[in-house]
Parts: sequence; structure tokens; C-alpha cells
Amino acid sequence: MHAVDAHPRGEDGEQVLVLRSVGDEVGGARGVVLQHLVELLGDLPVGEDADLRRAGEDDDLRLVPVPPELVEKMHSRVHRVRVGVAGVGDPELRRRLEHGGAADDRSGNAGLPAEVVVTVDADDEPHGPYMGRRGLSRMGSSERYFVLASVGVIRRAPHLRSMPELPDKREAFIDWYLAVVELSELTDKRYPVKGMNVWTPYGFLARRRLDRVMEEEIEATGSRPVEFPALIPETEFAKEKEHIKGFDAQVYWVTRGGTTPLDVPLVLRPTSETAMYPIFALWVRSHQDLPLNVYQIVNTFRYETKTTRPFLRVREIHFFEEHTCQLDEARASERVASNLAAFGRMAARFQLPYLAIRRPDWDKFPGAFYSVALDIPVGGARTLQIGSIHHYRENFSQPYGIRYEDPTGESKFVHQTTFGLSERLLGAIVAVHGDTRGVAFPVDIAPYQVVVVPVPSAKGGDPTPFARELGEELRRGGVRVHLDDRADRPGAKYYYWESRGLPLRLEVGPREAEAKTASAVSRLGDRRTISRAELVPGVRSALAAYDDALGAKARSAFAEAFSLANTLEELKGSTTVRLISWCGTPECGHRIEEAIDGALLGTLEGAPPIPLPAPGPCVACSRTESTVWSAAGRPL
RNA sequence: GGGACUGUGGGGUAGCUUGGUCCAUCCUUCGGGGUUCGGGACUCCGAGACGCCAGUUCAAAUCUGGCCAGUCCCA
Repeated sequence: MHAVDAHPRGEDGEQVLVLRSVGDEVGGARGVVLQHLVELLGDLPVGEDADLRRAGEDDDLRLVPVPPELVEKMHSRVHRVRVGVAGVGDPELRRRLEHGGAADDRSGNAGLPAEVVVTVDADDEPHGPYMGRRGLSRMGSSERYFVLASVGVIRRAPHLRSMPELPDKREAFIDWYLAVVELSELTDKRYPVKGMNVWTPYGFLARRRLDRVMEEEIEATGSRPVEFPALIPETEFAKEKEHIKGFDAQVYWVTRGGTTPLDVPLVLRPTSETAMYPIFALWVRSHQDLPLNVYQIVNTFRYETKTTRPFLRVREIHFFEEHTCQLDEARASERVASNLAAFGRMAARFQLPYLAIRRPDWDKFPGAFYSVALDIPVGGARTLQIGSIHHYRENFSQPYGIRYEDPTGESKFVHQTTFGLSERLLGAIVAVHGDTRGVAFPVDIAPYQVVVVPVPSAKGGDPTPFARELGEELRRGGVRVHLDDRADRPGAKYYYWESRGLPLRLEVGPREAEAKTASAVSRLGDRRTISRAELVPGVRSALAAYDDALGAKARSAFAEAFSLANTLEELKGSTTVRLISWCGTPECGHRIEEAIDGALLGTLEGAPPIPLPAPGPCVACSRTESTVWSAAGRPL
């Protein structure tokens, strides 16, 4: 028997029949059904979600066995459902359920069901609340009438209160992701424009940390910040043919100023090539102006038609974009390599393992000579592109006239590169490090690195002053710290901060105040005692250990996300990202994409995610010449 | 672009098929009081919703139409 949360009509320990969620089924007759049950059960108290006062009519209720299909259907949603009244232990209750209702059909209510299926759930588990769209309402939808009842004992026991559980990350990644984002309050997605979400204070702090890391790492390679306007004249936008073709369907247009139609419509930048390059043509005159390495972090806009998801696919993108002009193709290739290295350093700070992949020609950035994408696996064969680096050769410098005079006096076009990242990185951090409790932030990104939680007690006194002292000292020591002195219970605060990815909390109760220590618990559950005297170094060392553990966990999951495939057949129904040998031809590429029902992500650049032998024959055509290791998956 | 489905308090939902039991259920959340505080406390009081516009009807959360928004599938 399961416990029933504090029912107004019941006493502790009292046995009741509880009618749950009258799913799809009884319609307006529910009150009548309830009334019958009340009568059937005589003086046995009946607990229910609905108001029994509404029950009034006097109609027939017949109990019938539940069809096995229905039981099966319910089985996945409700724990251990028993058929009919079989699960009822109490003989008296059972007798009444089986023989109670008298057939007396003088109903004036045509809407009543002729039969009502009652199932009795007599298991030991409390019914948890149901999250998402898969609640009880979907249960037994093919069945006409259906009442779910359960026998239980009223128990006013706090520990049986069940809290909402997150969907399973492996089974239902996107449901899990959305629930975690909601729970962690990184963003408010209720803004009334699809794909445009509000950055909450907590989310903004995380984003700003991300921006800082990007700024630091890119500036270390000689890049400098700039900011270009958000609007681009159609005339400039249209100069590079491939580029405009690639973005045409996704741009927002500004066609009016007030009530006056604009002579030249303006596009809201989907990316800034066409905003920057006319100006680059003015900035670059001689080889002495090169390289030109600049970046900006701005919002860009793309009219996404597919389903939008917080951080992963949005219409207003928080975009990091580096644009460079180089002397020649080789220097531009070097810049690509330098960007890859810079991203490697960023990813290390995010504790994110990733894949650098050269995209096949048909999937490169519109206007690019080639594109290197940064991908991560996100469960099953799914992948997420979190950034990209492009070599443009002279594809843009020619239409935009970006040329320089070389030392011999010859006029040449520059070779260009770009490097793009976005808030998808934040989504990636959530996706990779998050778990059944919510987000887990790496130390460098966490809005707060440490939260101090005082644990007061009536006997031991209030440790809050001591906690405040510790907080102050950490702040002076350069730690991002917050004192959580809300009136909640400590346990509630632990869950709260764990769901938001806090790396380390310090629990400070009377015992700690007495001993001049703090109990430090990491987001991964690691617990240690830090003495007041060693506070800042102790916290730093705990944070470093946590970061290492987080990275190690991510790397081991990363390695498990890949497997080899030797034939097209093996690609079908893939449950990991696949590594394959590919001859490089588009024909084979397309056959591969068809087999995996996804995308040929491209050829590996740099270190492989798992140890690989030399490339074998192409999975599609078995040719052995010039095959390369490639990855295939299903982009999210 | 084509098709299917869905819109109920801040979040998740019940109710809709068969209009009247509904001044709309439950959980969570939020505000206030008291009591608590070493892993999601209890208790008392209070707050909060039928996407929009028409129509049908004595009566609409429920039926019809349009619109808006969203989701899924296919191209």
C-alpha cells in the first residue's frame, strides 16, 4: 500500500481508497462515479483529488476486468498496476468492490458510461508527480472509460514527499535538457518571440564568464575587439553570391524607417562578413597592415524555421566572431591552426572534450573555401556543432575589394579566415556536464564558485556571522562567492545550488564555527574539511580537484560516444557517433549520410577521440586509396 | 512548402470525447504568520489560469469557424 499525502479527510494510518486522475475517460460522470464508490464503500473513507460534494446522481457502476493491453499501457507510467480488485488485500473492501453496485438504470443523464473500468493499484510506492507532457492524462487514451483507483494508507510523513524528477538524460535527452535549463534558471524562455529568450541574472553571469574566456584566449593570439553595426545594406550583403544564397532564407529585413520605405533595405546581420568587409577594404592598404585580426561579440539574427531550443538553436544569437585578413593562403591556414589551438585552450577551461572536423564540401559555410567545425557528441549518435573556423581564401576579398600592395609593389587580394562561437557553448556545458541533479559548471564558468550555507540550530547557536566571515575572506582572496542566508532549510539549499551547477559549497554549522573549519562539498559529491587558517588555498585546491574530476568524467563519456563502423550496413541504427574510413567522394559521402540517416560530419583534424588504426577501405565503395578517418552522426 | 496534433494560474496538470457537478482539480510555486533548521520540514492564512475574436446555445474551458502561438512528422 502506498502512502497518501496528507488528505484532509483522513487520519494518520487510516486505510482509504483513493481515486486518482480520472484520465481520459469518465467525462462529466466523474462525480457520479465517485458517489457510487462512496456508497459502495460505506463508511470507509474515500480520498480523492476531486470534490465529493459534487457527486449526486444515482447511476449504475459496474466493475469490470481491465483488458491486458490497457494494463500494459499503464504499466509504463504507473507502478505495478494490478488488474481489477485483485490487489486489494482487505477482504471487506474487496467484497464491497465486487458486489456493491446495484443495477438501477433510471438515469436521465445520457452522458454516463455504461461501464467503468476501475483498476486498483496496491503497490508500495508513492505516486510521484508527473512532469512534462507525458502525464497520466495520456494513459489509456484508447479506452473509453477509465478510473484509476488505489488503495493506500494515509500517512503524514514528510519523508515521503516526492519531488519532481528530471527526465532521463540518456533516454530523453532533449526533455532532460529543457527541464534542466528551466530548473537552473539560466534563461527565461517565455519571451513572446520564438527563439528569443531572456538572459536571467544567473544566466547572464555564466554567459559573461564564457565571453571573458573567449576574449582572453583570442586576445592572447593578437586579436583585437571591434564592433560593427547590426544593419547591413542589401547592396553590400548581396556581393558574395554563395554567401547570400546560404543565408537568404534566414535573414530578417528592415524595410521601413518609421512609415517611410527604405530606398535600400537593410538586413539584420546573420553574421558580419558583409558588414565588416567593405570597411576592411578601407583599412587594408599595404602588407604592413596585415595581418588584420579582429573579433567582436555581438548579437546576430537568424530566422530559424526549425524548432528553437534555449542556447542550442535561437534566433537572436550571442555570437563571437573573429575575422582576419592574411597575406596569403598559407598564412590564412596558419591562422586556422592558431584558432584551433585557441579553441583548445578555451575548451580546456570549459572541461569540454570536442572533435575538430573538416566539413565536406557540401556542408561548408556559405562562401568558404573550407570549414573546420567543432563538434561534441550529445548522446546516442547525436552531435552538436559548437563552433567553426573557416578559410575563405579570396572568396570575399575579391567581391569586397580587400587588397594590399606587397613589398614588390604588386596589388594582391588578402586571404581571410573567420572563427565563430556562440551561446551554444553554454548549452554544451549544460549538456555535457549536467546530470540527474541539474547543471554542473566548470570552475571558470560558474557564476558563483563557492556558496557558503550557514546551518543554524536551536541548541548550537547561529553560525551565520562565522559564515559571513568566511565569505568575506574568500572574496578578498579572489573567489566568486555568495552567502546563502535565506530562511530555507539547509537541505533545500543544497538541492537548489546543485541544480544550478555550483562547484563547491561550504557548510558552516555550529560544529564548524566551534572548530574554525568549513565542510566543503563539491558538485560531484566530494567532501572535505577546510580549516579557517587555510581557507583560500584550501578552497582553491578543492575547486581544482573538482574541475579535474569534472573533466575526467566528461572525457570518459566522450570516448564512449564513438565507435568504428566498417560497412554501410553497420551505420544503420547507430547508437554512437561513428568513425569511418571515407574515400572523400561526394557519392560515397551521400551514401554514408543515407545509411546513418544523418550527416557525414567530415574528416578528423588533429587527435582522434579514440585510438585509431590506419584508415581502411571506404565504407561505401571499398576503395583503399586516399581514404581518411571521418565521423558520421545525427546533428541535433 | 505539405500533413497531424496541442494551447487551462509562474511551472506541471485534471476537467473537454457526451455543454450544466466548475465562482475550474491536484502538485509545485509565490506572499505573510508561527514553529523549525547537519540532505528537498511542518502548520495556519492568502495569491494566482480556461491563447485571441466571432458564432451556436437557456447555458461554453468543453461544440463550430477564423486568427495567433507552439509541437511533431514529411519535403
